[in-house]
Parts: sequence; C-alpha cells; structure tokens
Amino acid sequence: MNADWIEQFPGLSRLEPAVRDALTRKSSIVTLREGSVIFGPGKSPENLLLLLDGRVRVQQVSEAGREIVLYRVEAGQSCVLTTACLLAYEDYSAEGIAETDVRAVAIPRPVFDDLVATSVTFRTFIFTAYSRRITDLFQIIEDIAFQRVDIRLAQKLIDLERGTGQIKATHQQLAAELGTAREVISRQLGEFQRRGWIRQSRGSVEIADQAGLARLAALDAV
Amino acid sequence: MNADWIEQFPGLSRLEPAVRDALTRKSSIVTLREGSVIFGPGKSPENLLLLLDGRVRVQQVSEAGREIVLYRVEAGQSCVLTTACLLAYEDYSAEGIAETDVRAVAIPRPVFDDLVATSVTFRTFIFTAYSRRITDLFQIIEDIAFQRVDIRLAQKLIDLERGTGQIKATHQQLAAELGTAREVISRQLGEFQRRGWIRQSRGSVEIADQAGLARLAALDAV
DNA sequence: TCGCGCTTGGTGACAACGTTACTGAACGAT
DNA sequence: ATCGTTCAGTAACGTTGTCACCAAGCGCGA
Repeated sequence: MNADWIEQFPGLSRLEPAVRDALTRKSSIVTLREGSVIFGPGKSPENLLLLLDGRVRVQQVSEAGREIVLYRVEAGQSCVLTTACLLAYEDYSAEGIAETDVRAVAIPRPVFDDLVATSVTFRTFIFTAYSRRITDLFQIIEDIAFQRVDIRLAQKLIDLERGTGQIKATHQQLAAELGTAREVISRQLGEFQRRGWIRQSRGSVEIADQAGLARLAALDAV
Repeated sequence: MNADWIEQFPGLSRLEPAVRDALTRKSSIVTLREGSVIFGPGKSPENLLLLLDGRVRVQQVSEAGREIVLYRVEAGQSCVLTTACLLAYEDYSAEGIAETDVRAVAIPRPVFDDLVATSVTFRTFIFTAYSRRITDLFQIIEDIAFQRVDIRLAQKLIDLERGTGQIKATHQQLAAELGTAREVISRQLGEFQRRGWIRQSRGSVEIADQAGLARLAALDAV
C-alpha cells in the first residue's frame, strides 16, 4: 500500500524499479511500543528492520549487570549489524530497546537475502550501514580506553541536548551512556554545576552554559 | 593454477562449482612481508584478503599515539570487516599489520561484489565473518569498560602462550594488547612474578605456573 | 494526608588505574 | 669499548572505580 517510505532512505532512492516493487510488496510495516526489547538474550529478530520513526538503543549488558550504550539506530537507518550479530555466536549479550515508539519496515530474512543478491544498490546500502556501525564501535573503544570521563561526559551532554537545553536522564542512565559508574557521573555533574555550566534536578540536567561545556569537550585530542 | 586453497576455508568448501571456478580464476595469491602495513591511514586495499598463512593484527591508534589491538585475522579467515571499514567514513584510524609473513588470496572488489550477488554460500561466509568480528568488538568493549586489568592480563598471557610456555613481547606491546599503559603492565607483571606465576626477561615472559594465572583469569565474571 | 517503600542523588574512604618524570640495565651498531 | 636506543622499574600524584552508607524526592496505598 504505502510504498513511499523508501524515499526516507537516501541509500535506497535509486533502487531498481523491479527490486523496489518486490521490497514494498514483501515487507511489512510494524510498530513497537516505547520500552520494547526488540532483540536481546532470548529474543531473536526474524526480520531486518529499517526505521521510519523513533529510535532504538543498542547496549551491552555485562554479567555483573553494568550497561554501556553502543549506538542508536535513528529514523532512516537500518539495524543490520545487530541482526547479523545473532548469526554467528550465541554468547552475545547485546540488546536493542525502543527508546520511543517505533515504526519500522520489517524485511523477512529470505527477502533480505534475495535483495542482497539482486540489487547492487541494496547491497551498497547494507554494507555502508555496516561500515558506519563498525567505525562507531572503533570510536567507542578509543574513547573508553583513552579519553577522560569529564570530556566524554561534556560531549555526551551536548550530544543529548537536542535543541531543548534539557536532558531527561538519571545519573545512572548517563553512566550507562559512558560505561562508567553512577558515582563518577554524580561527581562530575557536581563539578559542572559548581562551574555554572549546568543546573541539576531530579532526573534531568539543564544546560546553563553550553560554551563552557563545549570548551571542555574540545580538549578532545589535543 | 593452485585452486586447492579453497579447502582451507570451511565456509567455502561447499561453493557451487561454477562460482568456485570464477573465484579461483579471477583472484590472485599475494605474499606480504612481516611488518607490512596492509591498510591504514593513507593505505586502502583494493582487494578482499583471505588469509592462507600468517597472521594480521588490526589495531586502533589514537591521536596521542596510544594503541589498542582490536583483533587478529588468522589463516582460514577473511578480512572483510576492515575492507568495509574503509567504505563509509574517512576518519577511521585503524590499521592492519602483518605480524608474520602472510600468504593470502586477493579478491578484487568487482569480483567480490559479483560473488556476493551470485552465491548464497559466499554471502553466508562473508556475513558470518562480519558477525564474528562484531561480537569480538562487543567483547572488547565490555572488557575494557568493566574488567580488571590484572584479570585481562592473565587471560591475555594464557592466550598468547601457544604451546611454548614463552611469550615474546615487550611490556609496551602487552599494554597495546589491553589498551592500557606500559607502567601498568610492568606493575602487574612484577606482581605476577612475585607470586611465582611467571619469570620475566627482556622482551619475553615465561609462564612458570599456568594454573596460578588461570585461577586469576577465571575470576572473570563471578 | 500520612506513612511506607522505592528510586535517585550525595559523599567519604579507599582501591585500581593512568600519567609524569626519571633512572638504570640491556642491547646493537660502529 | 663507547654511544645511542630500546626496554624495564619505580615513586609520586591525579583520575577513575568500588563500597558503604545516608538523605531527599516521589508514588502509592491505607
């Protein structure tokens, strides 16, 4: 019915007409409620998801219960990597969670397989998505291994503040973003507040001096 | 000429005869000297490599010059991930280095593209390789973020000791394996030696009590 | 609306890790 | 034998992670 969703994916707009037709016929549009666990230990997706609306958070959960956010899939992106992740090994422990209500195109595995075989465009789309995630992961590894927490936190705050100057997140959630401990976040935010860069309240952080944060964040790789 | 190399790749042994023929005809066997930089900032491979002999180390180098080993490609494995890595972004900073002399099958990009399109077997081979690397990366992230250095070092020593009870590596190299600092390795090895688990000499570590190391390594996720 | 329990945040003490700065030992080349 | 380079050891200190505990905020049912 509604085949126009393809236009939301820049990489797919030049899809060969026949392929495009097959894709729209054989895939379906699904909706997922905020908070749904899309995949994870115990769940396995039979579909490749292309996000139309909403946001999915992919995170690693350690046996000790600590979490770290690996990346997010936004509208217009595909979730291949995590699908592929389920293929090879069983002992993975990443999970995907709908951060908002999500609307997505679900492409069944056989159709996906067929499309990869048939279409150069689709193949490029998929491989590019892979590459992007992998460089993301490389970056995360470098940050965790070599970057100071205060700098990473400043960057993350700037990143999470989407226009509104407000970030709705507990210290615990921010700790998971950086793969560190809640206490560390509390300390750093306390320091940021002392410097007048932010104002804190329960469950949210308000940016008071973006430039101040940005100066710290820019110390990056000096 | 020598088409038997395909047998070295379990994932490819069932390749359709026609595809198999195309693969052997259009690819070439290359050799690389120990120490060669196979790809990295400035170098880009035009080929997908399937390793016949030798070992390739893939590592991330930070702007400050610190290094961390991401994974190794061994004989019988492919190097897709890093090839794909070059597609999307330019600002990656990983490099691949031949740890030993390397003999590999080089598949030109157009041939690779054609094979992915033609053969389900080949496609599975490639995607499985991807999945494996990605779960590796997930594991590395979890280790760096949540695991103690002494435990990781003990695991790494056991891992690097391949039969010989000897590990040829400087403290600096071991530090790069774990993404930590040389001084930290020196301290930990000093402690291991004090406990009688290892004996040190310039440029190498000798395992004296594997069981002792193994006990520490097993504290993993208790 | 009061009290109860849960979540969230604050803090101090200490352990682990990273950084800086420096030292000396081991090795290779000439 | 000497020199320069690489490698390893160490002390001091700053940063981050862990543990233990407490207090404030909030939702919810009595």
